[in-house]
Amino acid sequence: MNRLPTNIKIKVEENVYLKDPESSEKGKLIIEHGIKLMEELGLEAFTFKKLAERTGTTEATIYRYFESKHNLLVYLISWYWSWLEYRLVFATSNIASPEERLRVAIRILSGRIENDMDFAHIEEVTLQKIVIAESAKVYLTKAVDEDNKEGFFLSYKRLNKRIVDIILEINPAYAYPASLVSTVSESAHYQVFYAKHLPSLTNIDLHQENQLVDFLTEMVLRTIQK
Amino acid sequence: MNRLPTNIKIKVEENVYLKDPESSEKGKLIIEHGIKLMEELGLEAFTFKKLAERTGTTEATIYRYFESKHNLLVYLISWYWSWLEYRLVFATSNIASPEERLRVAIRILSGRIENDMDFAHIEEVTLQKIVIAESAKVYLTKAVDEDNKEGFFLSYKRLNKRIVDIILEINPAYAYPASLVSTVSESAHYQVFYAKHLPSLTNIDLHQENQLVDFLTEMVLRTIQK
DNA sequence: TTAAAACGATAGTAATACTATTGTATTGCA
DNA sequence: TGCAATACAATAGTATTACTATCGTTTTAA
Repeated sequence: MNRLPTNIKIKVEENVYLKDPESSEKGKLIIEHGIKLMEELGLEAFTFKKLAERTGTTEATIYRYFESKHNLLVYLISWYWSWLEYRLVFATSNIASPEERLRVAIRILSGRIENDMDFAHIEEVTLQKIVIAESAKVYLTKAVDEDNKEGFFLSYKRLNKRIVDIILEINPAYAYPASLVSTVSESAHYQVFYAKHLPSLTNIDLHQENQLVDFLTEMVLRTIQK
Repeated sequence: MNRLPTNIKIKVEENVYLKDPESSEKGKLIIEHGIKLMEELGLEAFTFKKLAERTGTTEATIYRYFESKHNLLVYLISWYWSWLEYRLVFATSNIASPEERLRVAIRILSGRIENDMDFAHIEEVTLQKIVIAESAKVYLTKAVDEDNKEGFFLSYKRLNKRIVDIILEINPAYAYPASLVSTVSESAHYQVFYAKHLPSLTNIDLHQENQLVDFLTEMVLRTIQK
């Protein structure tokens, strides 16, 4: 991965945090190690206490940034979606053909880190693993509706909408673009999870580079064809 | 729903429970109220203590049936998949056309309770809500691999395989049948969840009866077409 | 330089997810 | 009918979690 100027900042909804972790060194440490530790332990075993130890700080400090471990997860997942959106805009900006843009979008959704940039304290590859294993837990909660009102899912919705618009360019009559896009992005996650842990539920072999992208691309293009 | 003879018993993998809840009245009570309470509270707020109160028993007793709340969830989800498999076999037994059988399968996966039977102490409609909101949590765990070795996901795999076989009857050359089927069954859940809680991520309106089935059926048939 | 903000250190709480023990009730079966 | 096995209720206890609260010290920014 190439480094890109740190003057680009991925924004996350303000309601998600109490204090912007990007605004201080401690905050960045919390994000950096938060990602690593959450990936190691899984959301359930991950605690602020353990993260405090790891970052050489205390629970109290972390609670000054995030109201709860759930909100830290929301932050990380939102960051990821915003990052994908950024990359999508970047990667499709000069492409005229909507079909080609759709192909790029699916590659990005599938977690292919194409080319570009990364951000100093965020290990995108590790973050991707968190997204695969934990992102569903962000909304599969009794608090979804409140969280939604707070705008916790805006970045996911924005990304979804962008891809929906590409589909509608190709076939304005297609009735289920949003459902198709959300199906693809969710599928992109658990197909990888299945490939690792429950391989009989998938035909994807992670050692063969393009299968996931091919599967999803074919599915989408055939589905939306007139 | 019509009642069907109670002499049909949906079997769940033995490793999932310590003592078969179907083998006693207390056990059946635990399942019955377990479903209701878990749906009410959500998995996170659901505890064996609360369930014990509800069933007029104690935590200790519930722990004699299930090692953990996670395993109770696994039990319920497994029961559901077995139930779907049973209904699938039943509903497709006399249909010659594989395409027609596939259509039936997708309807069943989409949670359409078609016709038939129910089981005395199990409220299938409530169980379905649990499946929609909680089933992903069954495998999105650091313990997946162990749980998988114990056979916790066999019923899901069996159901998946049956539908994969139908697809291969229609198009033996299609490369990703298992991925497609798992995509459909997962999608069937969260499209419903989205429709209720995050409607901008879907085009499904739950008030319009056939949309989900139509969306999924069209996607599958187009994807596997030669 | 000085006040505000951030942080560290520590304490505390209610709840959770269990394990363990013991005495009583219920049941199967000889 | 009687007795042993099993099931269950009642109770106690533990380590951990997910916080909240307080207070003194350090860091930072005007």
